[in-house]
Amino acid sequence: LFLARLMHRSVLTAQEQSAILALPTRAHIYAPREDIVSMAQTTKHSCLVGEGLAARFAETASGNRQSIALHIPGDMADLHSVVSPKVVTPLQAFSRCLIYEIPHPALRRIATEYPAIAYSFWRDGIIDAAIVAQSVLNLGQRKAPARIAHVLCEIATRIGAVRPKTFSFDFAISQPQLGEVVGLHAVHVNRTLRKLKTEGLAVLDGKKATVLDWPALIERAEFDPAYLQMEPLDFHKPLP
Amino acid sequence: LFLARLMHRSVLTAQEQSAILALPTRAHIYAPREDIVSMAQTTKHSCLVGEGLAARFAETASGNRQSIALHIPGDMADLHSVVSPKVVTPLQAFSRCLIYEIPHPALRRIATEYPAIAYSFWRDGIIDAAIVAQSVLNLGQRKAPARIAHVLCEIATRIGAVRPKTFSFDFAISQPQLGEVVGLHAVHVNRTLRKLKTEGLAVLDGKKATVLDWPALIERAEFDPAYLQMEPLDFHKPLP
DNA sequence: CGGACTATTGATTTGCGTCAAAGATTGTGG
DNA sequence: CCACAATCTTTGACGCAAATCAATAGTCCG
Repeated sequence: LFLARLMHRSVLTAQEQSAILALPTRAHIYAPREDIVSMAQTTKHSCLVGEGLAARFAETASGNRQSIALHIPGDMADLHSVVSPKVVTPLQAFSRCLIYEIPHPALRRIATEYPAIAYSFWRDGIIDAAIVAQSVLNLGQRKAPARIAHVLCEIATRIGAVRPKTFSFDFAISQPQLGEVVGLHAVHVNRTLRKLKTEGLAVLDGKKATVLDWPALIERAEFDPAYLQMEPLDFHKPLP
Repeated sequence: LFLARLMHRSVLTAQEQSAILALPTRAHIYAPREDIVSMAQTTKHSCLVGEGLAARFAETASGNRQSIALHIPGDMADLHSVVSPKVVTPLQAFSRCLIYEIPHPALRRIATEYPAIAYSFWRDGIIDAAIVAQSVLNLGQRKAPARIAHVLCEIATRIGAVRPKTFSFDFAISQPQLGEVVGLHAVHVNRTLRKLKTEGLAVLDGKKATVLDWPALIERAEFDPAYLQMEPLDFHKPLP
């Protein structure tokens, strides 16, 4: 699973691939709303999402929560903890989650041994950061309907569920949780979802999302998938 | 300059330090509002900010701009381009900027040769990403006064200008530009700055910021510098 | 079956956007 | 070195998007 994600983003040789497949893992199940990684601790492993929906969080002193990043199956939610083990954004399960823990020493070992793996880890973090950067744009400049539409477009694209016009995909998120993602209150999320439905764009039922008109939805969201950087980069070729 | 920034975040040996100091650089001056790195191109070098204030940007299809990250002298504004050369967020000069360009092949060479340098580059990008993550929280959950106060606190801390109560630091930013940073319109930025001034917290004159009451300002901003991760990490020690 | 969380809807308030217009600054070219 | 253009700062009036308060069903889980 992790290998597939990495190879979406970087080119790896057979030897490097088997080094990754040989990584030790420990499976864990988390209930909805349960913390996977808590604040203020120092981690010794990274978390690969196997099933479910997880999110990285931040909160203000007054207790308002904000989701920083959503993580779908295949995401290495905190690969960054290898080089930044002090937790500054906790990780929580949105729905029931299957998590594979991979110890830092093993990750450090293969990154030191194979430079291309080190680069692929680095690149993975950079692309995740580019996704977070887009949500700065989303929160800073878009109004509620476009904001929610953009999240739907991004998840649909990352999951690989996109079809020409109509399709569904797993998106187990409640309206209050979606509010934490888009920086809106639950009540307003509800009204905005109604609007998207009556406009014939998309529907969300708490378990899955249904896109009714993909071209219209991406237009409403002003969605351009370039920032997801879907083409793998090859670190074996020397640069000019 | 770059070395100092890296060593704020990671521990490097004398040999690694001299490898970084030996990197070739090319200096360049950019005028305010000039693009340093433009959209849709593929870069062959990274940009170290020598003097001035630079910002990474994103914009919506309708042309609204949003600053993703502010870069102060000493920042390697796009070290990430080494592993992600396709530009998805252009870099622009806010004030007159002195930029040192460092070619990617040279950076790749020392990262491949010295694993600790590769880790320090990776960590640098992760910490920059943590700063962006905080601005997601800032935009999503805070109102105008706290939002602007938080930006002031962050820059003061990153520059290292903090004093017990009152102090000034270079912050050459106009009100419309600050609006792009905090996701507010210039008119509202103006009113909010007035409010911060009458509350005796801080003043901004377009060239520099003056903090009038640091403890009160960090309280207003709910600022906690933990996410800046000011303690260097040592990648030479093996993990247990 | 009970408790907690979620979805939905209405009424009201408020923060921020928007429009407009007058000075103040800054930079540039003649 | 001055004059003009462009940008920035500041202020007022008004409108809208979203927060907030409140209350009722509905739904899931144990």
